[in-house]
Amino acid sequence: MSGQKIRNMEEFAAASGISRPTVSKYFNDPDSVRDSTRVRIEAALDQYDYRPNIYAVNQNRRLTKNIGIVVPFLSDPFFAEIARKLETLVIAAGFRPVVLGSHGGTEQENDNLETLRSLKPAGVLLAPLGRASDKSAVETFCRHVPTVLFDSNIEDIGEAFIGSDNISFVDQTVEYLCRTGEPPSFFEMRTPANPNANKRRLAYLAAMERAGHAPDVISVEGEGWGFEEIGRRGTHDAFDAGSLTSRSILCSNDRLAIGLLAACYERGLKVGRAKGSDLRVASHDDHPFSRFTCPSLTTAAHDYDAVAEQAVKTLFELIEGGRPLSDRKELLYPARLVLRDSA
Amino acid sequence: MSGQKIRNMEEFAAASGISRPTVSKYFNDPDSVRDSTRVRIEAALDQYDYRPNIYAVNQNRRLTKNIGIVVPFLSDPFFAEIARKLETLVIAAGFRPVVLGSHGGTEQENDNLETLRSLKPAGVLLAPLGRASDKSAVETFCRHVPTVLFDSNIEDIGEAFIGSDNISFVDQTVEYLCRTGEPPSFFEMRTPANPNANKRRLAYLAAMERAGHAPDVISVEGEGWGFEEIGRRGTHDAFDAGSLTSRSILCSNDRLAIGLLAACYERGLKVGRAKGSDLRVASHDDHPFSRFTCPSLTTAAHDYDAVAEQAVKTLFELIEGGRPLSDRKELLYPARLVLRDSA
DNA sequence: CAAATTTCTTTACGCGCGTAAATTTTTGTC
DNA sequence: GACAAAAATTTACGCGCGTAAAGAAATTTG
Repeated sequence: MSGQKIRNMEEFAAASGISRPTVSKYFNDPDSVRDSTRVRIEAALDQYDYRPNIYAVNQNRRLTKNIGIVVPFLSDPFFAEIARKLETLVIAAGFRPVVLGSHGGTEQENDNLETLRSLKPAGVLLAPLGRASDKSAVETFCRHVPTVLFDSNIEDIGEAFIGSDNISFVDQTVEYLCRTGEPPSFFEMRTPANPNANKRRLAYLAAMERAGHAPDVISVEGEGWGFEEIGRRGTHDAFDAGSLTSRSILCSNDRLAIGLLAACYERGLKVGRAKGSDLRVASHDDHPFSRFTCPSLTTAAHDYDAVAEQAVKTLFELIEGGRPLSDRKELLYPARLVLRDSA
Repeated sequence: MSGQKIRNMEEFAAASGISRPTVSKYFNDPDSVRDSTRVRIEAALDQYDYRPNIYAVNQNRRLTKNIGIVVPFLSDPFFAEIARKLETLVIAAGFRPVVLGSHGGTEQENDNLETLRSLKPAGVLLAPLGRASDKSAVETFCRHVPTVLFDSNIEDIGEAFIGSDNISFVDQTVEYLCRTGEPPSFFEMRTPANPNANKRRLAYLAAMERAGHAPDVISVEGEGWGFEEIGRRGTHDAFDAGSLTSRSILCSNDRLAIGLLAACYERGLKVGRAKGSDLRVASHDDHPFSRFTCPSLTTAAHDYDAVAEQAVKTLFELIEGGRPLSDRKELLYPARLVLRDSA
């Protein structure tokens, strides 16, 4: 970390006693040069603290080592967490993650895709907004950049989809609730932002039918990504309208459940599986905060790690293969039931 | 959006009938060319959908239009939110935000700073980790890049600090709690990650002395950024040890309070300002989730907008001024008390 | 130890754009 | 309509690096 300042690869090459093209080769793949050469370069490296200019490196390359990671909402700890996992995996693979959040807005999602295109990424991991996505914009993007979708699927767009198996989520929660008490009503947004919500409702209906119970879907109004408030407001409205009579409620996702729990608390209702409770509440996602709700939330957890690892792995296969996968892959991981106090 | 593909500015200039240097000038500042010229360029622009190559644009420039935004923990909705606000303001100013989260790790924070340096940003908005920050690394960085610190101060580092006035936070909550009931005990982490926590404890001690009450600080163990769990665990431990006897608790921050509320719930304690409650709980930050705790959390809110706006404004003054501000500015914004149900 | 192979060096060009200098064209003023 | 000022054009070079080609040097093989 000492010595005079190195301004470019030319000077660094001179300082290390290696030719510039060889140094360039080293930076593109350290293993591509002879051991003795690598040692000399690395010795010079921590003597002079030089790093290739990132812009010069990329401008004359068709593809960079950038990997885009786009999530619909970075303020949602759920997505922040999975973005972090992806980031870590991408770095480990020697690439450079660029994390972008769409803030729940179609325009921002499109902006993010445009930004990424100008970054010439080698590939992109995209969790689309879902219903609010500009399908044609996303499709156009995917035609130009190898893209793996995750979390939320858009049919036939992207080279692959890696996500969680909503049926597995709902089957487990419904089975558990039915086995241990009253069959659940299903609590959801009428116009969910995300296609997973629809799959979960259908899975609920199917599971209830299989079990021989009458389904009961409570759909609450609300737009946008403020799920907690939508759940809270919707719960009050449903109680007021008399449409929420069940003593067993399965929420479409944890954030709605957090709002529902808040509303129940406000109404003085006791939630839990313990005797003397007014109702049981379960949900899906295992949101980072669901451990800290009152009561703690029984939910079905994503296999975060598997989804992240598989998404990254699939993307790199795509990139290295050069060509798109022959057929669009869709990989779904099952849920893991997490029993806590709410049900 | 039609027409043949444009490969570079040369071709685009030809297509629009303007010379390349003038087009270049346009992209650097649309107002720097004659109106009639701008119109022609913009006409061509949406006919051919051309964007200058971002790498070529930046490599031969001492400074880019990039603005780095670094927060200690992107999975914390609090930071995600403020990052979003900053992002929006930076875009509005015609710059290009690059948001990076440090995931609570010193190494990651240093990595982020290194990444930013290679991006040659015009300036950086940095919320440092605090105690865990590598001060000398941050200082070195700040010597090379115009940097405005926010949220968490490090003495004499960066060209300015914009934050919230911890004294105002604590004074308001303490005053409120004293006025409406028992004087509060103060609940905090023994080794907080963030310097604000120390300031809040001192402010609590001062406020209690002024009011003529005996202070009572409950410091719980725990390292890292899992504040909710630290708060929950610490609450149980404190109750078990008999060190938590107060009926009025002021938490250092909302995330600790969320954990404390969870623990109280688990112990069957009723929290709130209503008659019949076992204890009151208030806190600081107005975390996005504090609206949805059970009961909803009385807290002191940051003036998010003012902090974000001032931080961005200060940074741009710095950038445009060319030279560092004569004296390091420290600007603090007062809190706003948010009364909810917990106290 | 000579031949075959791998690795490195030298040389040279190009990427897409910023930018400076000199020149020409356009615009505004009287 | 002549003239000055403003703006656009032409020309030319450079940024820092990737990369190809050809030859020299080092390494491995038999």
